[in-house]
Amino acid sequence: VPAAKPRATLNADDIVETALALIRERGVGGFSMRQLSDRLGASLGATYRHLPTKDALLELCGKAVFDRSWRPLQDGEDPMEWLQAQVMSLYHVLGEHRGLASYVIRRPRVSARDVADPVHDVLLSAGFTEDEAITTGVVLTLYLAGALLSDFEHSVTVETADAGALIAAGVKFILTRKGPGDATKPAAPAPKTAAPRARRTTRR
Amino acid sequence: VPAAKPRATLNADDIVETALALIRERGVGGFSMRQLSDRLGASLGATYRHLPTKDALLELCGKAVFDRSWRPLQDGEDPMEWLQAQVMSLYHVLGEHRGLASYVIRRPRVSARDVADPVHDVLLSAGFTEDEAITTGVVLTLYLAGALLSDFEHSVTVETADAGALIAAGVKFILTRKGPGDATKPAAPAPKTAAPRARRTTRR
DNA sequence: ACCTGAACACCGTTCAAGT
DNA sequence: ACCTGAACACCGTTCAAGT
Repeated sequence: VPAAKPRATLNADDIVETALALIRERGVGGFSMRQLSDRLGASLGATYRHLPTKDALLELCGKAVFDRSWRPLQDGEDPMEWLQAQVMSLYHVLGEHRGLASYVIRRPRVSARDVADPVHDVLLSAGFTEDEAITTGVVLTLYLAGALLSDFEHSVTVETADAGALIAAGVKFILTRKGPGDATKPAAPAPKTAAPRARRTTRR
Repeated sequence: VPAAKPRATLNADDIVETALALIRERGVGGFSMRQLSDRLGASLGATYRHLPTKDALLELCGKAVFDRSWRPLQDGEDPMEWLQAQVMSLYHVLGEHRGLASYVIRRPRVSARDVADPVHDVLLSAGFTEDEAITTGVVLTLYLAGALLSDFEHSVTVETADAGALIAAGVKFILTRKGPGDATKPAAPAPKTAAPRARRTTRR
């Protein structure tokens, strides 16, 4: 085991954390590398020694926020309730970091597969057919992306109402394709645990 | 009638049109006021005499693209088919102007009411309850926003498949809350023409 | 009346020069 | 080995000075 570095003056994790604080205050739109360096008490060049570009830094920030929000399905947990909770958690935590959503969505650091695969499995385990699960996944993903990227939370139209409640209602709408007493198609017997991950995770 | 100006050297409409051409080529991300002025054969200062800010120009561009896409419901036209066609038209035309969607969505120049009111009326005329129409409208709007703002069209995940077909399937999914032979709730008799606009258009 | 072109205050990024 | 601080090539925006 190599000896742990004693008191690193500046490291990527600290930079990400300080960047997230600034983003919480002013959003990504009002975030600059100079301002960040000032806050870190370092020069611009020193900051750049730890990160290749601003874009890469914002991806790291997005990844950190995502990891803080994402919680895997636990044994015995209701899959659909888990899914709803995940979506709402992402909505809230990314809403607190305005402008950061675009650095999470469709960025390689948070692979679409990391999210899409578990979601797909959960939908299958809830009795959706393969096609239904695909369409529902696309709709759910783009719906959440739209809520985050259009800054729905701060929309003039919604200001008076509770934006979070409206979003949650939409999620429920998307996930409830049929009434609870649906009998037109016998649902696959839903196991207590999620179905095994049948689909390949092609990209890390 | 005031005499028409003979050959105005530079006007806002021409600027918008040239800007749209540049956006089609490089997207909003690679669009600058200097580049635009070069293309117009004018100086930077001359361009700014016709427009207050770059942001205002991009809103005008968004409005122009929206107006080119949006077609009101015609008498005798199937409302749900009209709605699907409108969504897909917006998806395609805004997809050709990468990055412009954020200057249409939630910008005062294209009022949410201009879109949300007709959509709401159409859903009511198709037999949706008030609550169903509201939720469906929100989901549809944010779904489209997500598709446009996340640049779904150029997503790595979707590259191989037909993105447009996937989007269309999602729209259908959202608009088809129940199977065609639904009988759990007697739908309001759908008139051939759209319902009269019962809701106030508060903002122009 | 309209336009030019330089200037201002910012960016992200790089890199010789210092310690 | 690490950092500084100036520089480079861009931005959006403004405005005296020209015609």
